[in-house]
Amino acid sequence: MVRRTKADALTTKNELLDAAERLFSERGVSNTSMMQVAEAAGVTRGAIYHHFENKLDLIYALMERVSLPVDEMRDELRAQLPDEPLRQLRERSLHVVHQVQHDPHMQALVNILCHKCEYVEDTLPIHLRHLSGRNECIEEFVKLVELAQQQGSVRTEVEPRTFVIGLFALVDGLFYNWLLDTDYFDLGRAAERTIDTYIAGIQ
Amino acid sequence: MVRRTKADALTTKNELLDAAERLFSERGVSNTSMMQVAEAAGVTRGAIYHHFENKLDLIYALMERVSLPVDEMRDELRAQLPDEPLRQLRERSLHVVHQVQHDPHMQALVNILCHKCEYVEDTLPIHLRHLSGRNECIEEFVKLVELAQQQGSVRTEVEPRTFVIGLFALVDGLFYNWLLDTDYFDLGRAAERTIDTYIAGIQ
DNA sequence: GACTTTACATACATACATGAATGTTTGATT
DNA sequence: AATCAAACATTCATGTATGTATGTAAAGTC
Repeated sequence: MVRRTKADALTTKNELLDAAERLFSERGVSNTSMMQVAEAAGVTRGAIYHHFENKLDLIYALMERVSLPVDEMRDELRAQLPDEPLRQLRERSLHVVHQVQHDPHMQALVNILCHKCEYVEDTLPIHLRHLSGRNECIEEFVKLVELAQQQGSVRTEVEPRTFVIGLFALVDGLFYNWLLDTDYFDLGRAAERTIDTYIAGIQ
Repeated sequence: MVRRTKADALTTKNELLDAAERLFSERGVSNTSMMQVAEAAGVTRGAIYHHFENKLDLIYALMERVSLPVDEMRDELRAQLPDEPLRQLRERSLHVVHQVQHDPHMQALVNILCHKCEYVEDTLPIHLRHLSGRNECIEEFVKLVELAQQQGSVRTEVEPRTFVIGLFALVDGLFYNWLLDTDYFDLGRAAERTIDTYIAGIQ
């Protein structure tokens, strides 16, 4: 194919990202070759290596694509409920759940990171990013729980950090199990009930 | 190498399993070749293909190896606490956690299934087994919660199935996150606190 | 002691996947 | 109008994985 305009190139890049997202999510990262991605996007491998350095860079770009809207929504909710820490915890958790359930890009990415990508040395940069994002959010949630403790709505013997780790585990575990078989239970409903149950346990 | 006795052959087979378990857990399944497994066990690829059909069969054998002791302990606890359903739930959950934390084989296997193995069509038999084991256990736990409800120790508006799905998600999520970085928190301690918190939420 | 089978080792055929190198066509620039 | 560089396509060299077929020497079996 011939040279296209800048806008066309961006389209090609996005089609490559879409194809990669779909194939990775359907057939696994290491089980999908660059050629299959190229074919699915209607181009050759040359196009991929023009836009991305290698497979890792491609995954990285997939993460970039969804992290932006997620960050926006986080900031919004953070500003919206500054003086109701437990409710902010609940709403922010449920909002991520809602996104995973209803936004195809988000769902595919979580699926890839969770079930379609081996956590090995090659993918270290990917997972370091995953971890640092998690830890950062955990620290923030810990402060919310501490605030709730000061307000008297959480028992003092509760360790905020341990509680938050459990909340993250609960949400991640719901994703993990739901993505294994999305028909087995309703994610949104289960998340609402179980998160409320968990939070009720410290009040 | 020359022909060995039957006992030697069994030793070879176990060394192959150990090598596979270690390499898969360290470097990922699809990133580890049969030759690397053979080398680590001090034999050639021929030895592997003599004992196992292919890589999948090898993983399957790894699962067999740990599932036996796990099943035994499950039966034991089930018989031990028949009339304290919530405590049985708690003890059985914590016991699996304890095993993952302290039994190297169990830990390696959960790590492999959780982070070192892509959930794709090729590995379907593996994951079907994973799922059926999970679902079976969930059904059993649901009955325990229903029993607890009849005993009056659980609020009637709680849906047993949803509650159990949350409990599983919590435990799986703890495994998932702990295995990402075993230094970030103490698994046993976190499991005890968070499971108790979650159970407290329905009482 | 002859025969069969086991437990591997060796060798080979096939199939991909990767990355780089190079070629080609046309937008964009001046 | 000429030139440059972007946006790909094409080709090739190389490495690596898999499965199978075949070889072989000792263990079992009688």
